[in-house]
Amino acid sequence: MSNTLTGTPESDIRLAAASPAAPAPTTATRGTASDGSTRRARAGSLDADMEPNPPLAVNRYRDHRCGDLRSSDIGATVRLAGWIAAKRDHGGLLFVDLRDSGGMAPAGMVQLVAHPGEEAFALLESLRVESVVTVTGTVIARTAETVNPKLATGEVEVGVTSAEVLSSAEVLPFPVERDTEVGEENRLRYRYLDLRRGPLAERIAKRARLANLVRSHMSGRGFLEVQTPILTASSPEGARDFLVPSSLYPGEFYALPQAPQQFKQLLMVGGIDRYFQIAPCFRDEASRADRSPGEFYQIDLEMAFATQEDVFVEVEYLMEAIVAGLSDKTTSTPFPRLTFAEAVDRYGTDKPDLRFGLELAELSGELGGRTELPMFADAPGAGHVIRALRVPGGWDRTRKWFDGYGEDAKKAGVTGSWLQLDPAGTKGPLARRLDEAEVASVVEAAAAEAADAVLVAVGPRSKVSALLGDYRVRVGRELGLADPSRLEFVWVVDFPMFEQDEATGSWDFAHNPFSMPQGGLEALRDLDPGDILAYQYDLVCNGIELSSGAVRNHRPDIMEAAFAIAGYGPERIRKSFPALWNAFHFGPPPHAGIAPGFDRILMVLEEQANIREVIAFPLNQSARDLLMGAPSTVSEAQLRDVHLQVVPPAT
RNA sequence: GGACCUGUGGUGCAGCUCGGAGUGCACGCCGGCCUGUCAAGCCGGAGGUCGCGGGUUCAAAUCCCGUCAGGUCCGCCA
Repeated sequence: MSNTLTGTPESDIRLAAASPAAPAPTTATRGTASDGSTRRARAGSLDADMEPNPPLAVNRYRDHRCGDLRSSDIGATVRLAGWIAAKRDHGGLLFVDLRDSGGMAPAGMVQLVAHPGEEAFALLESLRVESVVTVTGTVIARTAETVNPKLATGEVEVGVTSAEVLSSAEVLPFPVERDTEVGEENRLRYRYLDLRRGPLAERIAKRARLANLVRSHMSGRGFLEVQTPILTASSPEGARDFLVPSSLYPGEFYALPQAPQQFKQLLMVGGIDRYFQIAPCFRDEASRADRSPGEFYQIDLEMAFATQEDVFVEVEYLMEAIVAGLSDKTTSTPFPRLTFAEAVDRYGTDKPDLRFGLELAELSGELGGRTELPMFADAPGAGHVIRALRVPGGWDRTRKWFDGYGEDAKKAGVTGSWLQLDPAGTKGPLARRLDEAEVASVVEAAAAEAADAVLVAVGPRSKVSALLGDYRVRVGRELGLADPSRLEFVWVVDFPMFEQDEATGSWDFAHNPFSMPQGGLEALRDLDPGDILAYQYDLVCNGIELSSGAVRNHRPDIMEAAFAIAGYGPERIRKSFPALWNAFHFGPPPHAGIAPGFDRILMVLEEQANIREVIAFPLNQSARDLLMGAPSTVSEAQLRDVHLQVVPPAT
């Protein structure tokens, strides 16, 4: 493609629109969306805003982008600016790869060529890679043998006539242009270099597209984007708050919000019909690979006069639009639903990966109390269950693998055993200790086939299920059972409202104390707390929990009853959540909402196991910022300003 | 708060079980040669407190204890 603005290098800054002949190559392919649904969002309507080839400011640095040069430009004098990606010095001939878009487009590269005796030669030869230059030269055709098909600009090169150093680079702490693995500590410490490398920059660009798509979609669905405070009041529930000392009020603190939960409910009371926000959330809690320490983002949304069904429909539209706009994978709506109890029973977890089957089997009926084997015979009396997992083709797994399972079982507090359907005859500890009919019943219950293995676990239901659920995922991954082209979303519904403390027997909220109990006041009055379900739901995709939400409890009387079961008097609610408590006395509408994790969605789209890979400047696992050096000590004067004194922990 | 894994020239790794001279690989860096490369090639060179501290031993990168840093998990995440 040709840029017609070949004006003088010193020409005034003009905005050259990207050539229409170059359609956005990275524009996401859109889903078919052919079901004719009138309520369907216009998912990709923002794609035009995501033009990856923005207008070029023509100025003294450049009049073309490196990656734009084509054979149609042959003969043109061009000025380019960028980083020296690589040098190939032949002594009598110097090649330089010039790259002008820090990794954003791998195609943004062109080859420069210089010869001894030319003014630019010595300068370019002396520079290290990743130095920044602006060069002027002529676009030259490459001979047929020297065309590089790997580069979009591979049919041409630029014969440099003059070069100027804009900034020089010292020897880098790690290679930018090579795809060498680099330790994450170095990547975080020199995040700007990591961004230049490409893969990370592409994920950050995808993050921008996701944010744009979400804003466009949600606004189109009538959701009002409302920003809520970052400096707010500490709330007694949940994780540890980040505190911000007040200089104006000695001894008083702001807190960073763990989520805009109370604000969004107050917006409902305020008559905002539908709210959303890509909301920053701050929690001073330990991190995990999929959990950023300190701060993360949620697509926070709430709807007035809404039921669980209404929330599901909206989120399904949103997810459909995201998948269609930003992923090559496919999904299906409506998303299937599992109750919490079903999910744990069938998959051993409340976040099942539905890309493959391999459901857990129940053996309690077949074996409980029926065999001589004490581990089974005593199970019913101890209130234990016997469950099993089929391991396809598992007969020849190593003794070490099965022993590992036995050890994991022991760690989990359950008894683990196994059976191998060796073609030459059944083996494994259970084969030796059960009679033929019992083995047959295990095989049948587990739906095992020839050459399979069966893992069996005996113990408390929750522990047995968790162990086998863990092995289900592990086996599924080892055998590649999951369809890599699918995003299998599932709603997990009907979470229990309360859970019992094993030690004390007292009840507490299992999840969100603001969730509406199913059955309302009557349920709270008549049912055993352990049997009360909440209108509380999770959205799970490929085994990853993306989102948690609820129909909110907007009735002070039901709230009081619920808190009473958890052992709290009305005073507790009033003191802990004064704004919400008061507001709910002035006509709150029924409302419901959810908050899909923004970073988590990106992790799924980008198939990243670590959340730091989708964040430009993340804290490390220990919540340290290796680039900026946070957290850091501050001066005595700063501490005096906010009326604080540091008391080091006793050691 | 706890468990486990990792730490070896600038980068990525091997060496550690079974102690014996800082041994090796790939890249980078410095110098030289080189006119068609595509992460150029060839020759030469520099670069190390084997994270740190202690212990065992005639001898420790290697074994033991402690500690620091990074990662994964449990607890935690209404």
